[in-house]
Amino acid sequence: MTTELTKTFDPAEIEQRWYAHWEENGLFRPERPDAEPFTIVNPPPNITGSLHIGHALDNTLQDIVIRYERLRGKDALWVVGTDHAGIATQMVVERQLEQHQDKRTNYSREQFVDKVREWKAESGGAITRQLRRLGCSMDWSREQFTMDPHFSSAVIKVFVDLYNDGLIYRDKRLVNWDPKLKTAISDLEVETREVPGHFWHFKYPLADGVKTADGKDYLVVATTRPETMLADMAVAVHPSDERYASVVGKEILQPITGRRFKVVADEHADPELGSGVVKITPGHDFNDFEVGRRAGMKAGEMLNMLDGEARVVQTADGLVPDEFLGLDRFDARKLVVERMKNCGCLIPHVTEKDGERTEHDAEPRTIQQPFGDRGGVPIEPWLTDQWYVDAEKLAQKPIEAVKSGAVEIVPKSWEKTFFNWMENIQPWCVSRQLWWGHRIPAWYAEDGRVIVAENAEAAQSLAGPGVSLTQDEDVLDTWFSSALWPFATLGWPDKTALLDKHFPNDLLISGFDILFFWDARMLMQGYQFMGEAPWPRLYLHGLVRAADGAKMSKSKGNVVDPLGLIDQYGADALRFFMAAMESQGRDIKMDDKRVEGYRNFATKLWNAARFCQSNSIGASDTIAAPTARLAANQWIIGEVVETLAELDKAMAELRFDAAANAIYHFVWDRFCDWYLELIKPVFSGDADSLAAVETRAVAGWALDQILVMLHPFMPFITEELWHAQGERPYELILAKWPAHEAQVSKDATDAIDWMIELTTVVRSAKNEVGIAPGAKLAAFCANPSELARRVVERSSAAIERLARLTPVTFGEAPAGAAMQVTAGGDLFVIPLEGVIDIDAEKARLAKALEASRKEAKSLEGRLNNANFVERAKPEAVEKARTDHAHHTAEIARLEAALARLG
RNA sequence: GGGCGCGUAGCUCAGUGGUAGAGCACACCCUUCACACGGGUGGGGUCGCAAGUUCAAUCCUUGCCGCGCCCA
Repeated sequence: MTTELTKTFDPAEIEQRWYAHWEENGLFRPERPDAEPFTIVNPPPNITGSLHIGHALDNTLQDIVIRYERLRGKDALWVVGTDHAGIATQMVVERQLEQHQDKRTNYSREQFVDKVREWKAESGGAITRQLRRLGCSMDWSREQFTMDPHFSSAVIKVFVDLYNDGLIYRDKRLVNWDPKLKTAISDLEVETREVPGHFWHFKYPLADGVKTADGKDYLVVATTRPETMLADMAVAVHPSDERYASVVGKEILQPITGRRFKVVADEHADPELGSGVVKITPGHDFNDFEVGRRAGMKAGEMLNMLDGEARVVQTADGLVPDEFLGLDRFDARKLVVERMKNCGCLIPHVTEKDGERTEHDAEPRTIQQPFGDRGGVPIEPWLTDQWYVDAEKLAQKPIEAVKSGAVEIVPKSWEKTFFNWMENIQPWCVSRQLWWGHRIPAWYAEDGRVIVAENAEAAQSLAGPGVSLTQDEDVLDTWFSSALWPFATLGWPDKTALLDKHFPNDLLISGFDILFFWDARMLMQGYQFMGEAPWPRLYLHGLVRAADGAKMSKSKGNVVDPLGLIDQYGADALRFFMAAMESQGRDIKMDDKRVEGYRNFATKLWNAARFCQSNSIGASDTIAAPTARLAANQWIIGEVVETLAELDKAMAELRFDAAANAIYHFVWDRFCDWYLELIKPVFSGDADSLAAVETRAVAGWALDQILVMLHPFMPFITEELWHAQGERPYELILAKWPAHEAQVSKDATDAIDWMIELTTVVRSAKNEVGIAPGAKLAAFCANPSELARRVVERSSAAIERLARLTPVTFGEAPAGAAMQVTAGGDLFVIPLEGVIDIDAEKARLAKALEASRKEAKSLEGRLNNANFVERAKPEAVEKARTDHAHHTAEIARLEAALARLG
């Protein structure tokens, strides 16, 4: 019993309906206790996030894979959840407070965290609803959150274990400090940007009457950050720089602070750059920090001149003049320059234009400036105590795994990037000065001892009775917790059956932009805590770009909203677009026209189904191909089998574009354009004939195969049509992926291929000669091949309908003007006395003749080349011979045809 | 500076050591009983440039030009 379909289909209506049906009935994860598992974990989106086009790509690809594996009978689990997103979420809630002239620090830490949780309950996780609109078949019944109690305890355990293994430690070093958010961030969260800046040159007087080799009583230093001179602790020259050899070890008297410090020799100073002398501020510059260390300074002795908001504070030696205290770093910069200028220590930058000399304070220069990726303000290297993960040790096993192939990165070209980063990895700063996140399980005793334990009670018992403990105020980097996603979401550290079955996962799909942030860290923690890789395969896709190729960004205003595209074209069309455009290793440029094209494709399929229904072609009752005698039916069965093989191959290789194209071309070019046309004549006769019965069975079966094969890509329309075609024992989402063997006679495929060729050449000839496409014409074939005779005799109705030739007579055509075409070597003469434009036909034949002559000549040249015949692959030579024979015969036929026209 | 990728039809992109394809766009034709979100037929490319390897290069190698990304 089929359900009649409306003339036009409404994606919005069916999407909403089917998604609810699938979810309410638990069809995203049916009970399959004995089935082979297949597991993907979804990159957890931020709870503050909303669905952007990149999510649409990422999740479409995952859904295609998970639906495919589910159809193949596996116990397919797609883990979904959200990330607490420390900084991002805290910023959102703080911004909300600001709107009411309120701020975080008006509350206690606990009150603020409650506010965040309130916010999450109300507006967090909008993205999870949006993922549903895309059709994503995740297991919502086990939705996870990185701040859930269970997940949090896993995070704490990881911290404690790493600490006890010496893989986490507390250290005073320079960190990337975000003065806006007032927290440390990891080096990955720093973006270096080129910005216009200045380059100042200053005189640093030598103390004690010392002079340089060339008699000067000062050294020249250049800097882009003059304010740091308030904390200068040395100047450096290159050890081999003879100009300054005599002053190494002597002292500088800093003009503003009056601080005395040494001239040191260090390779960091580049003799070629500027004067060859660099000022050293070890507490505020990464390079200088290293120079300071080499010069024997300890981190604790390095001077600090800034507070957490990058305002000037007094240094430990008390030498910063009062007028600087409390100034913002950029105001301090201006004042430093002014003071240096006043004391004659600024060396002006001189330009000459039209003979006129102009003095400037500084030389304009493009500088590389680090910015915080969240706060958006320049990062300040700042000396603080932070927690670090020994990433270098954790990176070893992942490196080996990728090298040995135990973990495969697709596309492979990313491996080099992966190695490059992993092999030069820096200690990972994991503490953040935030309130929202996993609080670091470390306690400090009054005597300075640090105690790391899973909770306060455990810490207390380690510290001993009566010791007063204070917990570390900081929280952990969000990525520290998301690195545990592949196993903590499955119950770890408890030994659950779920974990046992679904870890390791089977595949991870992510954008390449989080390869280091997340993917690499999952590998590290997977090896460290589970003893193996979290997944054997990592698929990295590119970015979705705007139509002009630019990166989408809110500030540029060129973001495309996937939900808008879904409203306009349907989720199926958007999904198909994503799949069809996803070729490995390339970014996707947004192209609305292409999405529209796939919407049209969905409509095409819809209408094909309507045609089937109108001819009583309904749901198939067999998974195996029905027995078929008719050539067209055998042919389409063969095409299904071929498409299936292509699709399976593409999916195995994660070639989403190839998979999408295989099914697209089958549906449109094979099934709709030829098969449905070929079978139409069958239904114009006796509806109960054997031919009609067989054809209904095969057509219904073929349509079912389409629905199954297309389902991972277009889940909504296929599910709708699946049910519209008749009663079903199960939903399409749980149908059986076909596994067919080809059992098709070559006679049948030859016959259809021949008929397609005949139809095409006749249409083409008519078009060129200017005959109405609908005109039915008689044709004569004097010497039909066996194939031609058979097809014409058996399928005259199809030939009449498609090629519009009727009657076809075996025998000589009557003399007179005629059009001539060949199909598979059979010549058809189509008399057109009085209708045809003889010159047009001659021109058409002459054009074809010229093409064949050109081809034949080129092939002849190759075949006459002894080197080619001897050295080329035999298949290549054979093909050249066949092609040559074909074109030679074609030339003869065309010459004869032209002769006939006179 | 180091690394990676890209350059193929007007546009967006596949592709292969044997002489190049798709979708869209374009032109012409078609109110054919599933579909005009359709059907049919066409036009259109020195495969970025140069050299090399090869019987044969769009494909392999090298250099160059242009574009993009990542790292320092």
